[in-house]
Amino acid sequence: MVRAPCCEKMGLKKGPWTQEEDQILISFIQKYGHENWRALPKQAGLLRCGKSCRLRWINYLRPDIKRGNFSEEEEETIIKLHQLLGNRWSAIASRLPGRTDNEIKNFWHTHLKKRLKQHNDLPSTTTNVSQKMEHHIYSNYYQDSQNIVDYHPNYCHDEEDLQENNSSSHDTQSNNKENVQSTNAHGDMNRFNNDMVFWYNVFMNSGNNV
DNA sequence: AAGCCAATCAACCGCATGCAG
DNA sequence: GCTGCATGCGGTTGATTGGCT
Repeated sequence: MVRAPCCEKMGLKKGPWTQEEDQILISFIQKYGHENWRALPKQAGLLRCGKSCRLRWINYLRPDIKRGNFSEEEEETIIKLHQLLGNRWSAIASRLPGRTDNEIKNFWHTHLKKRLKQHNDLPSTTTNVSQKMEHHIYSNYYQDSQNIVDYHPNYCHDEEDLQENNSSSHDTQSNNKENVQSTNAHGDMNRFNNDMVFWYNVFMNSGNNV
C-alpha cells in the first residue's frame, strides 16, 4: 500500500548504530515499551526511523537474544524447519528461542546452504538419522532442478497448513501454489503431500530426540 | 607489510499484510 | 468496500573482518 517515508528524505540517520543510540533505545523501551515504533524515535530523541529502531531492538538489543554460534541441534532444527516452511525465516525463528529471523537467514546463506550442497555429493555414506534426513530431502527435492520449482516448500505455510495439506489454499501465495501444482501430474502431487506429511511427523517427533 | 578476495553479518529497502476510520 | 497508516517479513546490500598470497 502506502510506503512509509524514506529515512533520508526525513533527514534521519542511517547506517551502523552507536553505543549511545543503543543505550537511548534500550532505556526508552525499558521505561515505556514499544507500543508505536513510528513515534518511538521521536519520543526517545533518536534521529532514526521507527523501522530502523524496531530492527535494531529485535535483532540486537532485545534482552532475551541468544548470541554466539549455533549449536548442532539448532542447525538441524533450522534445516528441518526450512524443509517444512521454506524461506519463512520468522516462522523458523519463532521455534528457536533467542534467535532472530535475520540471524537465521544469514546463517542459512553462509553456512547451511553450502553445507547441504556438499551433502548432495555423498549419497550412501550417511550414518545418523539427521544425515539420512538431509540426504533424503536433497535427493528428493533439490537434485532435480525441475523439482525445485514444483516442490519448493515455500508453498507450504506451516504446521497448520500441513495438517490440512490437501485442502485448497486461502491466500495469493497459495493460489500460486495451485497454479504451479495444477501443471503437475497427480502422482507427483501425492508424492509431495505424502513426503510433506512424513517430514512433518518426523519434525514433530524429533523434538526430544535430536 | 600490503593488497586482494571471500566470508560474515548488521542494516536497509521494498513489498505484503492487518487494521482502523 | 476503500483508503491510508503501521508493522512485519524476506531479499539484498555494503561495511567489516580474517585469511591467503
